[in-house]
Amino acid sequence: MERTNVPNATINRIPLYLRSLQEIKDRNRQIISSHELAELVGVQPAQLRKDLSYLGEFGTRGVGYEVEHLEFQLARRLGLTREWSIAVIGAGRIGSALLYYKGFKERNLAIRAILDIDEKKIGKKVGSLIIQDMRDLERVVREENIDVGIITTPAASAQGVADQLLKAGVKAILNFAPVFINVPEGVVLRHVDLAVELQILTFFLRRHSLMEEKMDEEEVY
Amino acid sequence: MERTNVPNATINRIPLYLRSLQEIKDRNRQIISSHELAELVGVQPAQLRKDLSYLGEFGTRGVGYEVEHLEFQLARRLGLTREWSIAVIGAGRIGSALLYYKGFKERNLAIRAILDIDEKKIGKKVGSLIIQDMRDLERVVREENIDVGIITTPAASAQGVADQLLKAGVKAILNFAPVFINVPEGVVLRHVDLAVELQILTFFLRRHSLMEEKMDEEEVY
DNA sequence: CTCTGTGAATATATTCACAGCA
DNA sequence: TGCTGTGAATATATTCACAGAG
Repeated sequence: MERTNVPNATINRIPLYLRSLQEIKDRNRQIISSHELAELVGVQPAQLRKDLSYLGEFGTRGVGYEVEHLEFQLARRLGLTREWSIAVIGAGRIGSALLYYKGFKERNLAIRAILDIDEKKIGKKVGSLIIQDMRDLERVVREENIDVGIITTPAASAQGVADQLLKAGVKAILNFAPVFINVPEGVVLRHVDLAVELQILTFFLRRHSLMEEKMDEEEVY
Repeated sequence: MERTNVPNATINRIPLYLRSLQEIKDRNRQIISSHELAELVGVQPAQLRKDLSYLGEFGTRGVGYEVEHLEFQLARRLGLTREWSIAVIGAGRIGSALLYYKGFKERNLAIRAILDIDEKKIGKKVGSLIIQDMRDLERVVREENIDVGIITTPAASAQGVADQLLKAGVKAILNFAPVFINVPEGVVLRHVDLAVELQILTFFLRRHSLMEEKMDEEEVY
């Protein structure tokens, strides 16, 4: 029943389903149909049902899905029924903002440490954490049982930081630095680049304004 | 030559190609092969060549791509040869962090305004901008010619803010609030959820640790 | 010869449409 | 009857493999 070949596209959507389910649960809703949940997430109902079918059978035909049950199942599949310890590398504005981000704690994602190389930052407090010296990374990873490293350094330092994280025993990396980093086979790695998202937006904006110009021209004839 | 049917997957990667090209240009590199650029971006060479082929013919057979020329062409296709004006809605930690983010200015993405509804924040300075009252949104959008709105409010406010942005004349929205928002046909919309990325990571982490447990069991027999 | 550009082949992902169960 | 679960059909995306330009 725990299938192994879950498509990538499905994995990317499970957190979205979970997010909506949590919201629905907070409104004391008991049962929800694929149609309604899909609407909240912004996908097609068939898409949602197929995605869920890769994980198991959670619904009741003719009825729908029990909100709390489905929520638990998805959380379990995402590994959120245990807590994960996270270290943020880079105590800049984005790194600091992540410390305060509520969406993490709610999902058993606990930021346990923040580190930097800048002497001026080391020792200062961010939220409830003290910024630690990057030279102490191995000790921090060991003591805090760090599972995941989040890199929020400048691009030039990112690959080096990733190497240090892996050497210290971290098994997964979320990279916010605007550069591609290489890791050995088996390490879990994802990239987030805030400027990239905006550029995809401007691609479509440009296309729109070109189309409008085109239409204006045609009106002349 | 300016083809219209660029696949979505390709559009998502163009900013990554551009990012690497800018880095390469800064190192005074003149020519680069598809193989080398692909390596920097983390894709297959054939993927890169096919992606570029949807936009035009930029290389020289037997030689490679002229870095500066390709960079300009990709920037143009992403609409980055003109400046875009951006307003950030929500002067929380993430909204503020975005104001200081260098990756935007470098790419002609200019944050021109930041707004909030919180009386305590309005009037305060963030970087070089003064936090404005959300009630003045229409005026701000008009005066600053805002093209893009970035939503960094709590989930509960996001849909309302999106509606106000569109009413004020904004044509594209980047939503950081952890909720799906609905917009009419033709509006450009993208979602970024920081917690979602971490959850995809923990999905794979869990899978890894399950596999290791499995292997341990097998060793017993 | 080298490296791009691209049809053709393959692999993934989405949507349809309906069988099957409550 | 109503809604899930899922094969089959369709649409997208990636990779292969080679023709073609310098």
